[in-house]
Amino acid sequence: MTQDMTPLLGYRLKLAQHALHRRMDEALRPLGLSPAQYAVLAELNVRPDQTNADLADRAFITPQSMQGVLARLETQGLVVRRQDDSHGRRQLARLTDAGHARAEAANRAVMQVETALRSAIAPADLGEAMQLLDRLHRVMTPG
Amino acid sequence: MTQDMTPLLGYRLKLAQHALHRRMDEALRPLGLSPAQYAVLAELNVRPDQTNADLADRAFITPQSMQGVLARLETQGLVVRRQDDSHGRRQLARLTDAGHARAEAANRAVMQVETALRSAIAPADLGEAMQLLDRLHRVMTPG
DNA sequence: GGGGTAGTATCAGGAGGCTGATATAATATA
DNA sequence: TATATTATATCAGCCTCCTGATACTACCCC
Repeated sequence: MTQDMTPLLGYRLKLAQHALHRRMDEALRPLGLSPAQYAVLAELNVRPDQTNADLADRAFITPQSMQGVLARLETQGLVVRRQDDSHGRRQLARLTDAGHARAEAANRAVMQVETALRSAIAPADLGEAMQLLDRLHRVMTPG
Repeated sequence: MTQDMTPLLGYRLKLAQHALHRRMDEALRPLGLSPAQYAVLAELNVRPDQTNADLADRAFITPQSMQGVLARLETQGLVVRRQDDSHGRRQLARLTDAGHARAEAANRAVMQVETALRSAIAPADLGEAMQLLDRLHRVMTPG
């Protein structure tokens, strides 16, 4: 006989993140962005001129996955990629003006979700909660 | 100008769950199961004879998504669906013998991941951590 | 200089999530 | 009874992620 999974810590972590993802989806849909697309826009907004491989590393996904995300953002005119002069194969991605504007709007929407999320935690406990999540992340990360 | 996202609570939650998902993937791959497939097997192991809609509700995904997962499990011979006699449209899913065995093996693999995850938390703080995740889940869930 | 190694981009195929739309069975209601 | 609503399954199409494979570039070292 097998137990119910509700007492599992991993199950709760999954549930909480799943609900957050849904909220992010809803917040970003009016802007025509997926959570993955938003992550790339926000990253390029802070650090322009990154390669596909750079972005994949920062987002913790494979270059192949990032390829698809970046290609769609390029099609939508939010991102441009140009050859790196000092490097034949590299292509540096950066935001267009439209991409910059979209990123700013998305950031505002996402901050509202963040605020809602934090409402579950007493301000004095916020640092502790972040440390807990960091520890969970670290203990699940190899190397 | 936009801030870096590292101070965001939501970002940390995403990272921790992402790392857990990778670990689950690795733990289940030798058994030929995805996390989604495992979830269905574990659920049917505890509560047999559920409809596609039942399973979708419990997994917090759409019936359309569950449809694909269930179809693949059926193809692999781990699950069977039969008509509900007292109901023309319903189909009740349950594990085959092979499915039951696979579910038990997967449970053992997943428990090892759960143990590793808990190693990030002092035993006395486990309850508190679970309550935190529950609160995060609740505050992100509409209704 | 030439050759191996590493980094980068990209194609192909599959899994799992979503929305939208459709078909049918069961149930509620006018 | 007849109609409307609800529940269920399923088809189609899209996005994001994965693995595996391929091709080309840059760099290091002999």
